[in-house]
Amino acid sequence: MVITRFAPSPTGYLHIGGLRTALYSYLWAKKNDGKFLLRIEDTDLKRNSKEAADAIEEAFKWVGLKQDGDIYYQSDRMDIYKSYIQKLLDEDKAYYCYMSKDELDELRATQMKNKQRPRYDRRYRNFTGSVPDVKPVVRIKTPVNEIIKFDDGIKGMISVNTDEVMDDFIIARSDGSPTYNFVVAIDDHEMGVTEVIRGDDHLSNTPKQIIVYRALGFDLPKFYHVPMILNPNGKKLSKRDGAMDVMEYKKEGYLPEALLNFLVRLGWSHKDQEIFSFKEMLELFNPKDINKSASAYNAEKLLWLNSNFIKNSSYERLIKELKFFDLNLENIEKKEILIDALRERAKTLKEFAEKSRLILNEPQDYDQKAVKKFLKAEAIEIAKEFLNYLTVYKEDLNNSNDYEVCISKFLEEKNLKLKNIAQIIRISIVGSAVSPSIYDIMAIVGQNELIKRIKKLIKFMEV
RNA sequence: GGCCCCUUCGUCUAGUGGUUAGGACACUGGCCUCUCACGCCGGUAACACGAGUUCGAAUCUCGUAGGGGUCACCA
Repeated sequence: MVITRFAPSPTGYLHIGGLRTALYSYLWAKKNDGKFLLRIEDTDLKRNSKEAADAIEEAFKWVGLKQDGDIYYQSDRMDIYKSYIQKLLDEDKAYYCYMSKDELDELRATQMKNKQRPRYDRRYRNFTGSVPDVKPVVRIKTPVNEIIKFDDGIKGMISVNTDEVMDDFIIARSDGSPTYNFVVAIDDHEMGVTEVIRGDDHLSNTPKQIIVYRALGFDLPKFYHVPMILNPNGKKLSKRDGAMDVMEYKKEGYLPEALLNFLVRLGWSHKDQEIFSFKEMLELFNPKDINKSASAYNAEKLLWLNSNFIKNSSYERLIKELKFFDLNLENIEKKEILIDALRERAKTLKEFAEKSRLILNEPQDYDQKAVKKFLKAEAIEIAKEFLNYLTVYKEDLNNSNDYEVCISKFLEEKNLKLKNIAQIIRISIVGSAVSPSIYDIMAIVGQNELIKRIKKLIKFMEV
């Protein structure tokens, strides 16, 4: 069985890079009828791990991801780590090191001064006694001058020499708490993780973890190190680059499926396909198709994807999502016309809501440029004539087509062209020269409201 | 600095020895048109560089350059 995991450290929110690796892990597990686990890595900064977990769960819920089983907290698992540390100690695969932090710093400083790579000199590796009044750390005995090789599912064969990349690294601090590279290996094994999909910033940690696996006789999982996401300038993504928190995308009016589609395609592809439903991702995703190189975040493409998903969303879905933006369309009589008109025009739900309000609410003022350009001297007469025409109009005025008929009859009677009146009507309804089709917006506001707004515009023009 | 990784249009990518190097976003010309969008048709634009191997290289090898990651009693 394929078991994957997402193992964030508790930072308070789920960022988009994390969501991408979580998504990859989730897809791969689910595609193989396996399990996707969630583990909070709080061995050291245990302070707000609960909050962080809540934030992750909230984001997961929004995008439709869910871990199998309970969330694991490393802070709850200290006994497990301690027993393994003891085991290594008993088997002479690890040892107590009494070197103090100060001594270590000093050693490092002189090594750096001599242009040497800073590393622990293994002075306690074979020491069997004890030093009074010193709380020792526990270090693992890493093999001397050995090549560690592993086949990364994305990067290919990686091999490093133990002497060049590590020393006898610390697996337990002087207060007894275990360190990251140790617990990761223990947890992944204990949790039965078979495929580790994570950011490639962990690539250089992998040999250390392999040392732990080997010392304990564990089987190695398959590793996939996915390249990171860069900002639009090709630099490391940072808070300054805008939305990092997944939930910000909700606030900005993105549909979760658009975000997921965007993220899954960042570094991964399936031929020329751009749009993926969740089901298709599940069918087509394979971590072996992930690119080796980092990819830059492209906000325009996300927007394009979002508008695409909005365009293809049902009335019900849109009505539901729009409530988050304080727009309740449920009792709007012509909501279908409104949605159809705006679906193709709004790139985000936020924009959708704003544009809706522009139509639904009577304009408080009129766009100056539009007024200057389209409301010429004769506009007031045309508006008045149309107002009269509308007031005594006998036919039904229900849908967009009815208004189109009405307008064309009016134009014919007065010997006018559409462009003579279109912008006047538009400005009267939304207050600017930009909106969906006038027939649609007339139908949406309805005859009475239309009359009211035209009157208001006439009044405005008269002063 | 040591070690490791990476390099196809501006961006996301397809491509696995023989292609006019394909698609998408963005940009742009046009059509549609009551404005703005949508949509449709078209255009600009890339194999980092240099050596090899080969009849033939974006694809294989080696260098160079550039970018990134990592070197903690952080994760």
